[in-house]
Amino acid sequence: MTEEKTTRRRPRSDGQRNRERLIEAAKAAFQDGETEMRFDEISRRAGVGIGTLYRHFPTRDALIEAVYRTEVEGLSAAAQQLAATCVPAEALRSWMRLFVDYFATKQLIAPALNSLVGGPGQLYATSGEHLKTAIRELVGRAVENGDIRADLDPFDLLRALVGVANVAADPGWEASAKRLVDILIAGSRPDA
Amino acid sequence: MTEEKTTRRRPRSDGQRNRERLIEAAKAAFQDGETEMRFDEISRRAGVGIGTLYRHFPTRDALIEAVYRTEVEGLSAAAQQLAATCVPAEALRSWMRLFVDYFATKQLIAPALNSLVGGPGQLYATSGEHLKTAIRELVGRAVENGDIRADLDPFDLLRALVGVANVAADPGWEASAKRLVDILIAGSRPDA
DNA sequence: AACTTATACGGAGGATGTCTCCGTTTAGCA
DNA sequence: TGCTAAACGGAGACATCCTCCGTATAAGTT
Repeated sequence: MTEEKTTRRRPRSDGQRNRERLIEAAKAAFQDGETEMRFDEISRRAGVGIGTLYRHFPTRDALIEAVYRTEVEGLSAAAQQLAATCVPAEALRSWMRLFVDYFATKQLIAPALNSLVGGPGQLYATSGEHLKTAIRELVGRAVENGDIRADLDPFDLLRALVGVANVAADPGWEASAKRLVDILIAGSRPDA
Repeated sequence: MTEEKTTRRRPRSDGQRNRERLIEAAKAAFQDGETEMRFDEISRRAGVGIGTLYRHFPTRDALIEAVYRTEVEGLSAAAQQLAATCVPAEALRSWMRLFVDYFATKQLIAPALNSLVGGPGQLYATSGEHLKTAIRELVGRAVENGDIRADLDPFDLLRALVGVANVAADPGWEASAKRLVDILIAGSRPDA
C-alpha cells in the first residue's frame, strides 16, 4: 500500500477564477430570461472553452445548482440579520417578502425547476438545507412569541414560497405574491 | 376574386383519431415521469409517424397545451358541480384540494411549466381562462356568504395553488400541500 | 531562475435529438 | 368507380450536447 499523500497542491488560481466567471455568466443568462441557455453560449460569454465549462460542471444541473447556491447564501445571511434586528413576526414576514424579491425578480427559480422536478429534490436538497434552517429559525422564534401556531410545519411555508415565486411569468405577479405572503401569515396565526 | 367555398369537407376521421391518440400517448409519457419526452418516442407510442405528430402539434408547447387543456376541462366541470352541491366555503376548499390532487398527482403541471415560463402565459393563458372562471365563481360565492374577505383577488389563490402543486417532487408533498390549502383559507377569512 | 509535474485549458468531432419536406396513401364526395 | 383534398410517414438536414485528448500553465522544488 502506497503512502497516502498528505500534501495536496493548492488549487490553481486560473481554475478558481474561471469557475466564478462561469457562474457569473450563467446567472446573467438566466436573468436575461434565456429559457434556452446554450452551453457553448455560456462558455463563450465567460470567455472560456466549452471543455472548461464541462469540467467544472459535468451536468446542466450542477451549473444551475452552483448559481442557485450563491443566491441562497445571501438569503440565508439575510435571515440571520433580520432575526437579530426585528421582532419575530416581522422578521418572518420580511424574510418571506425578501424571498419573493430575491428569487422571483431574478426569474431564477423558474428555470431551475426544470431539474428540480427530475428527481426527488436533487438540486433542492443540497442548497435547500440552508433555506430550511433559515425558515425553521424564523418560525421557531415567532412561535415562541405566540405570533404563529405551534403546529405549523415551517417547511410548509417554504414550500408555498417556492411555489408562489415560481409563477412569476405575467405582469402583476409581484404584488400578488406579496399579498399571498400576508395571507399565509394571517392563516398561520394562533387564532386562525 | 374566386367564389368563397361554403361547403367544407368534413374533417377526415383518421386525422381526428390520430390527434386523440397522440394526446393520449403524451399524457401517458408525462405520467410515467418522463421529464424527457422525446418526440419520436411519443409518435411511436401513438403508432403514427413523426410527421403526423408535427402536423398536429407544430411545437412542443402545442402538444403540452393540448394535454393540459383536457385536464383543465375536467377540473372546470368539477367546480360547477361543487358549487351546486356544497356551501360556498366548503366548495372552495374542496375544489382547491381537488386541484392539488388533480394536477400534482399527475405531475402534469411541472413539465408544463417549462413552456409556461417561456413567455407571459403563452400556455397558461389559453386554458387558464377556464381555471380563472372556476375560481372566480367559487370565491365570489364565498365572499357573498361572508366566508372570505371581499378584497381577496381570486387569482391570487389560483397562483398559490399552481405554485404549491408544483413542488411535488419529494415525499410528503401531498399532506403539506393540503395543509397549505387550509392555511390559505384561514388567512382569507374576513376576520384575519 | 530553471525545472518538473499535476492541474487546467480548448475545441474538434461523434452522439443524440429536433423538425422539415415531399412523395405516397387514403377518406370523403359525386 | 373515379377524382382530389387531406393526411400519412420517415429520410435526412440541422442543431445542440458532451467527450476526449493534445497543449498550455501555475504550483511546488532545487
